[in-house]
Formats: sequence, structure tokens, C-alpha cells
Amino acid sequence: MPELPEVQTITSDLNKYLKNAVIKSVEIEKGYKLFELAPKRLKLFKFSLGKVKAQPNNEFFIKKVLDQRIVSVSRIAKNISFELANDFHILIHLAMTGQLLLRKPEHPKDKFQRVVITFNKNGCYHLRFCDMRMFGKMVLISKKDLSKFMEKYGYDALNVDLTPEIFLKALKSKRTAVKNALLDQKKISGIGNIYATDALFLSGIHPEVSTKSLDLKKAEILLNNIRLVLNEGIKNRGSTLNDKMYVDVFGKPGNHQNYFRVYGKKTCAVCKNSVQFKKINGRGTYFCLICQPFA
DNA sequence: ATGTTTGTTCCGAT
DNA sequence: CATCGGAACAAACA
Repeated sequence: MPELPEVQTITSDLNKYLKNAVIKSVEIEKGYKLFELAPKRLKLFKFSLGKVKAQPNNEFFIKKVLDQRIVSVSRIAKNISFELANDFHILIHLAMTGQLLLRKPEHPKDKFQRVVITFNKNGCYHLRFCDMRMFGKMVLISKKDLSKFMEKYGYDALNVDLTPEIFLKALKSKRTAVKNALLDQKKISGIGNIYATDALFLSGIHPEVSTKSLDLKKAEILLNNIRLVLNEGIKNRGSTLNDKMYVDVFGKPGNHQNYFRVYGKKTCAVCKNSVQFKKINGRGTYFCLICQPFA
């Protein structure tokens, strides 16, 4: 579920609460394998790490993280990275339905709980990795491999080094509908379906307009609106849809769903005309034909 | 029963 | 060979 604002909310809370905490135990739900589910899933892991080989098994993971101190928690695109005091990072991607919950050990078992890491800092805490659909991943990666892993991502949408010129060039390197380019993490990272939809609406750009038709002025407007909705999303602690799958580390839903511009809407808040809904590249897309003319 | 879902990768067509 | 779009991954809900 999470896009950049949701991952950022989780990451900054975890950094606040787990920085310098020490991992005292790791429990993996019976049948849940960090890297070795079905053969197909193993393949998925390998590819998702690029040329980097995933570590072979749960035991290796546990051995390497036990008694390690968390140096810091940070966000890489939509991944959460736990820097350990040794040579490794724990990398977590929540995909569609992943959750990270900070719990007291006595708190009742959470639904779809897959991995429980116990930390020792100001008492004893659980970090529970829950994932209903199991598209998420949790892997151990060496510092050297992490830099290789990061190469597969384009500029983070909130990176101040990303200028309108670079942004435009990145979009144009893909000859496709502008919305598809925005969702391509290799070009620009962090943007997901909801925030892309709202940013295009604010920019008056039809989602199916070709990247070829963009000019620097439009790119600058779009980039500013992307940052506007992402920063708003962070301020509002993320978006929680009706399925309630996104919650923060305390189990609380976000508020940004109350501030969507066009996503999930029936009528346009600006011109009152009916909002269009269309699947673009398999992703539900909302737009207003009056405010976002296809031209 | 069918269609829907915040993400990413695989695979076939071009 | 590079690139794009659709399918697949899996589970719950309406």
C-alpha cells in the first residue's frame, strides 16, 4: 500500500524509536521464509535485488542480525532500511499490504504477522512485520550490495537535486503516457498511484498525455505539485483507504485520504463535472476532462 | 462469483 | 537488443 509519504512516516517514527536499539531476538512465523518461499518467489527476490544475490536462508538472517545495534533507519525509495552496526542492512519493502508495528511484547498477536523482531531500548519492544498478501519482502543486504541496489532507482521525488530539467529528461526517456512514467521507479522514485493521480490533476495534465508533449514549464508545474501532494501526505501521516491496510507503527491510520484532490472522487471539486475513471496500465486512474484536457 | 486493491517483476510482443 | 504493456504474485472484501 504505502507510497513515499506512508513509508516516510513509518521510517521517521522507527528512526526515532529504534535508533541505537539492539536486536535481542528474531522470530519468523512457521512456514514464512524470508527468501525461500516458492521457487517463483525466490526468483522474485533475486530479481528485485538486481544482480545482488539474496542471502540464502532465515538462519543466516537471524545469525547476522542478533545482538546488532540499529545505527539508523532511513528510506530508500519505498524501502525501509535499517543500518546495522555490522556490515549489513535490513531492507523491508511493504508492497501493497505490508505493515510494521511497534508493540509491547504482551500485545496480542497481530493479523498476518510474519516476522517479529524484539528490541531492547527503554524496555522491550516488538517490531512486527505483517503482510496479508505477502508481496512485501524483508531481506538482509551487505553495505556493498546496498549501493548496487540503490542504483536501480531514479532520483527520489523529494530530492532537492532533482531539477525540473532532470525531471523532464527522466520522463521523456520513456515514450509512454506521463502517468506510466511517473510510476516508473527507475526514472523517479517514491511516487505511487494515488499521489501521481492527484499531482496530475493539480497540474491540469491528462494522465494519458505522452511524455513527448511535455515541455519544461509543464514539467516544473508537475514536479512542484508532486512535491506538494507528497509533503502534504507526510504532514497528514499517510493515506489509509477503506481496506485499512495502511497504518503507522502504532497501528493508527493516516489522515491524507481526507485531502485527496481527485483520487476516488465522483465529481470534480473545481468545475463540478463528473470525474473520469479509467484503468491506465492496470492502475485505477481518476481525472477530470475539463481540468485536464487531453491536448 | 466477479471485480477491486496503495507495488514490483516477469514475460511475450513489437 | 531495448522497450512497453499486460499478466502474475495472493488474499480479503464488496
